Amino acid sequence: MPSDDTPEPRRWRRRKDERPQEIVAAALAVFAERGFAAARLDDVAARAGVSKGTLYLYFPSKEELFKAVVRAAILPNLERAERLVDGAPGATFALLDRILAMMGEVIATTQAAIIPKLVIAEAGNFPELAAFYHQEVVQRGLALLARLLERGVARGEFRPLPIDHAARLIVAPLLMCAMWRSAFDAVAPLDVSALIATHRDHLRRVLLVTEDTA
Amino acid sequence: MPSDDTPEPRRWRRRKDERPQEIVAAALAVFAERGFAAARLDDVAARAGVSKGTLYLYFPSKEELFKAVVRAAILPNLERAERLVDGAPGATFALLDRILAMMGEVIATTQAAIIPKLVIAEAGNFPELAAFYHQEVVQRGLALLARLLERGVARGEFRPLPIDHAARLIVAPLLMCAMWRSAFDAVAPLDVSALIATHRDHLRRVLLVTEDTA
DNA sequence: TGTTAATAACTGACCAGTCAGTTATTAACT
DNA sequence: AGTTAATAACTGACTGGTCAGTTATTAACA
Repeated sequence: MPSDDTPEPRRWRRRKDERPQEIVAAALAVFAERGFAAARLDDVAARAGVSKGTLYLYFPSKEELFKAVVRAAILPNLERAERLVDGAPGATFALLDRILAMMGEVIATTQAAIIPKLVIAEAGNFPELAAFYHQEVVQRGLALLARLLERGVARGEFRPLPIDHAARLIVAPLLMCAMWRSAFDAVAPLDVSALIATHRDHLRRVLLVTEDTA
Repeated sequence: MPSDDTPEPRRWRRRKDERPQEIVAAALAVFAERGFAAARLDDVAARAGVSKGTLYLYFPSKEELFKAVVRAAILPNLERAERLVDGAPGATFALLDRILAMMGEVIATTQAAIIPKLVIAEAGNFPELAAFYHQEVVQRGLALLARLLERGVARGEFRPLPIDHAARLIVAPLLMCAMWRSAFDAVAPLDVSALIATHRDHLRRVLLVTEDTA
């Protein structure tokens, strides 16, 4: 064996602050295809181009890494929806429509769609995570929809409604689409945006005071 | 210690054909609280009052046991719903109403509610199981609802509808309730039957040709 | 030279699945 | 009835592999 050549110069990472994002992205991918329990940190590390030990420089445990993944994948979308609703000009239903379309898009095209599945699947083993997700995502999302519905009712656009139930019933098909994509897309792909469009039509009938077409 | 009572001299099982059900019931309970991957067969065995080796006399693997659990928990309910629809006398919406109530009851009160969660969570690791569930439960359930909706449309009770989408939108809230119960019931219990009742009211608005109250 | 970032080899716990052996139940034959 | 032989039901210690988390070591750089 030759001793003089430089065997693998092994470039170290310069911008240390990129590492966490890279790791989180890799973890999302691995969790997405294996679930939490079956995901190997060795695989996460390999996909991030890093050794397993390095993971522990940034995240104290697999569970904390999981929480970071959830945060990174969900919160930006939620905040986007909140900005949409808060700077709200026109008709309330049009606003709801945009939110549905946005969520449908996220569910249909991004890996973030598997997050609810992961959280729900692991809720039993990690109650703390379930509580975190419930507070930071579910509550917040439902509150957003409730605000929107109340706005519609207050402006006389929507019928009086059981706000809390209605909010949940608006979310349900989105959740179902997310689940479907994680579980059955391989065996029977689902046209998410078409289904959401029908959902929108149904919601118009349910919510609006006057029912005119288009 | 009185000597006359039966001091539990370890009665062997006479009726060998009861064992599978006992094991399946125990497995359902353990899977329900740990998920598939984290469930220990030792725990399943202990809960069934049996040793781990015995499990393998009845089921060749953990995965097959899982499938048996799914079958046992889901199929009876599905068949019940099918009988309901097939011997169908009166108004179609009343029929739908009964099915919703039945499913709500099952979701609110039985352990079967965690089955969809388990299947969805493990779909990535056991594609064969996902395919099995899709075919034997999802397809069959959606077909049932589609039949019901077509009946309503044919009899002039329901508006013309995108049948397939409508069927899925009917199921979505039920699925959400099942998921919620598995994941968040400890932190924020959900009144399933009240939510389903609101869902029913919404469906009336969406489905019926004439919208009269009550 | 000392500090930081990263690694790779290692450890220890965990658990599905196995199998050699044990105990109950039944049959067969006095 | 009582004894024995055969079988069915069941057990639990063990194995082999897997993986989260740890640590001793090395490279880079100021």
